[in-house]
Amino acid sequence: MNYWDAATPVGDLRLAGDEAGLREISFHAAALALPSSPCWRRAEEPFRLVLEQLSDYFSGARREFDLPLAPVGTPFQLDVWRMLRTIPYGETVTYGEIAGRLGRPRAQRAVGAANGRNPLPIVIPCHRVVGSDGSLTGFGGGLPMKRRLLALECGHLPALRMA
Amino acid sequence: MNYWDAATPVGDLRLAGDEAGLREISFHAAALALPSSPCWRRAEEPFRLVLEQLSDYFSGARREFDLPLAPVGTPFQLDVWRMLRTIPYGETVTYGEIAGRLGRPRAQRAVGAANGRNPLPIVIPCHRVVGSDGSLTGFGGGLPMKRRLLALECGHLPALRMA
DNA sequence: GCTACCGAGTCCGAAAACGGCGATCGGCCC
DNA sequence: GGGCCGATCGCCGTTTTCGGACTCGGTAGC
Repeated sequence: MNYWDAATPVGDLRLAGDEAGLREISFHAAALALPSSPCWRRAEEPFRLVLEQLSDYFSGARREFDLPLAPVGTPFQLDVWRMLRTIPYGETVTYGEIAGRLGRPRAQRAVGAANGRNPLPIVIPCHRVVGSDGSLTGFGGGLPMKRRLLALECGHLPALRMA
Repeated sequence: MNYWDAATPVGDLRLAGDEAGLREISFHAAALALPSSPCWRRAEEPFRLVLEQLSDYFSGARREFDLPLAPVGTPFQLDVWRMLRTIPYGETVTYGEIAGRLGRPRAQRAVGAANGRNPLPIVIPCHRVVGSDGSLTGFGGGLPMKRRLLALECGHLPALRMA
């Protein structure tokens, strides 16, 4: 498994992945313990494409990611995450609606839980999901971050630039 | 049989042995009754090498012990203890795995029992054995001591110094 | 010898707890 | 009455917790 910490407009992100694709994006990389396991290798090269697309995304030039992804999760979680990727840039959907589209109209809460386990925030746009009343109910990187990402996508924010 | 009580970062240890080698290491030496038998002789000299290597171990400078050992036990126990000595510094293994390596895959509990009878804690690293879920289930010197030894070996603890 | 018990264990299934929800209901205040 | 807010309850997949059953040397009595 390779990993790389990158400075971005939304703080230090830790990227992790292998040949199969991107496996994890974590906020506040600096605060994370360095992977001690010998099978983790620090390397930038494998993430060139990711870094490039993230940079474009933050600058407002990119609206969709085109990357090999390899998140691990339960079948249900994978379903949810796949569904999340179909939410268009700049739009929001409710937890209940995602549940409905999955054919489990009453599984809103389960969708929320799966959202909370999303290993690839930003790329899998879990930030585009809101409560039935439009409220921002939660986000792994913190609610302010969720607001920021949504503002960026609505154009209510000047383009962000990566270092 | 010679013995000697020594102050160490993990409390007073009582060492015991003879020409054949080290036979016993006990925690909380101060709380132990003094050997009354006339054939026990208090002496520091025979343990010079042991004390030196223990000191180095606690300071983090030594990762393996090279000493004549002479623990007494049943054949099975000797097998287990011998196996324990092959666990590398800083790593942990489950009881079940030790059992497997001994060719008795289902004797995990017996391994636990043998572990509990280890007469040479620290030198025979029974503290590197944990439950199948990674839990610290027991240790002659107390669980906090087990945690401490593991922390020392993981470098999560500043080096300890002997008086 | 033989048996009966005791552990620094482990797997497995059931039950309960836990969320990034959503709809409803009862107060409370204009 | 109308509108807002907190409390309550049903829902659902996941995770954690808890017991029971199974296992295997060592040890203490007989």
